[in-house]
Amino acid sequence: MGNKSWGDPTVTRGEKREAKRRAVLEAGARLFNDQGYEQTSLDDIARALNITKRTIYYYVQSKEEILYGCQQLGMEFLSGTLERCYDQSLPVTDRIRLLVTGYCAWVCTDLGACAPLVREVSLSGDRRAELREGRARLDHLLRDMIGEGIEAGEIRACDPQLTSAAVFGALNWVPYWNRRANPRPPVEIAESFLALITHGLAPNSCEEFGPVSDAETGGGADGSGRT
Amino acid sequence: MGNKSWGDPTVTRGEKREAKRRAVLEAGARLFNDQGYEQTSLDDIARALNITKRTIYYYVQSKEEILYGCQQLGMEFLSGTLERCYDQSLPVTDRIRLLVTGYCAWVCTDLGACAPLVREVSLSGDRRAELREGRARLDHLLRDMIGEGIEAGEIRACDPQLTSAAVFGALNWVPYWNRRANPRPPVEIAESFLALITHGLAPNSCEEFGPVSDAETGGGADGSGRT
DNA sequence: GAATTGTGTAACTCATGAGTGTAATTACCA
DNA sequence: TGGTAATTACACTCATGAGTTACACAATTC
Repeated sequence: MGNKSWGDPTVTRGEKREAKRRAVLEAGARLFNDQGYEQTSLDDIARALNITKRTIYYYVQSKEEILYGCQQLGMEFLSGTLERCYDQSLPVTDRIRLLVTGYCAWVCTDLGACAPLVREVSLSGDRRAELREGRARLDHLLRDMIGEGIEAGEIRACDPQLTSAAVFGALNWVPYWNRRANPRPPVEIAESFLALITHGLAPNSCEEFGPVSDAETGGGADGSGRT
Repeated sequence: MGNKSWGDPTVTRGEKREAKRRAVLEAGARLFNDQGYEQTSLDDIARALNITKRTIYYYVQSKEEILYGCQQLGMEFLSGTLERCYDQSLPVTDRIRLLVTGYCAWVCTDLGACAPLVREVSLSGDRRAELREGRARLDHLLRDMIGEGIEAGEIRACDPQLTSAAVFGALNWVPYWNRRANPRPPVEIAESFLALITHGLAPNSCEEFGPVSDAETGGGADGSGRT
């Protein structure tokens, strides 16, 4: 814990305590993400912080509370960034953009990556339910935006549930491949995903996949010179 | 294990043994997916099969071997279904379609869902590397197809790596939400994802997100009353 | 029907890791 | 300087679950 502000007398006890608790959560998150929750012992976390296991119990009551704290803190932070998504005065397209960008940035965070990386089954009872609820809220936010966009004619008719699942799937999977030495910057990822979401793979704005008209029907309309 | 063919004398010992070993793997996969790998004890698996833990050790050498066997068997099966994706005579668009559909169906399988659902960190050493390699091969298959499509002008210029990551992310996330009482059929999911991949969210083929400011298109093409 | 082999069980060992009790020590604040 | 909060050392309990030892039963084979 190399935080210089701990010697600062202008910082109250409670604040310091909170900061240290948070340090525990963050160290936990990092290790959980890297090694898995069950594979991480409290001694591991203690070692990472240069303290003893016993001290950890000064800040949390159980290992599960560390994980729960991560999820909670993460969700809190996320809610903050996504507030503008609820602003009905913005066009859905912009709100979707905000959601994807914000969520992507979040999920590239230690605390945020916990959500997709640690299975909720590691949490028990009420906490699992609470977490699930938070995620469902998010999912419905996107679904609703998509539905709204469809009604407004701004979005192609599609199944909002499955579409939302696709988007969140792509985003939730990011920490599985982007936690490494030289990670792709979150904005880059978000932009790329957004391009896919908005344009699809179509080479220009007037065809779905390019010159190939219909794969299944085998219609002779396929004038592509492809092999 | 209620398999009637086990009393059949025309089935050799080795075959019976193989069938039972597979039953162990599949029961393991199901439980791993539902409860998590670390949360599943060998006694759980034994109970699910109405045998004892010791019997399991007649078919596998360790718990890890069960997980590894699942991944291996799954990968094997997947390779089979995806063979046509390597057929260079097919247009890339069709090959991508095959990949998405096949992978989606696979990931909705008990054995297949293990891949995204159980963190590879639960496997150790060589096995983890082997698994990782298999996944990388798949990833590169899609990346290459996308790159090929771009060169051929059938696909919009984009970052193949990030695009592939988005697609596999969406697919890998399916078992996280579709393992429940009434799951969405895999083909339905695949079709929906493919629509998103090919069209994006554009309401018609000529605009990226539809008329943001003005509703000049007024196109009645989308008459869905979906909410 | 005796020997062999495959299949199964009950009871055990043993390591690991979460969480605790306690007393001693150090940092902080009035 | 005394009191309180924070931290450590360390020894301990305890549950869990992986893997094993020793033994019983079935079918097959000679």
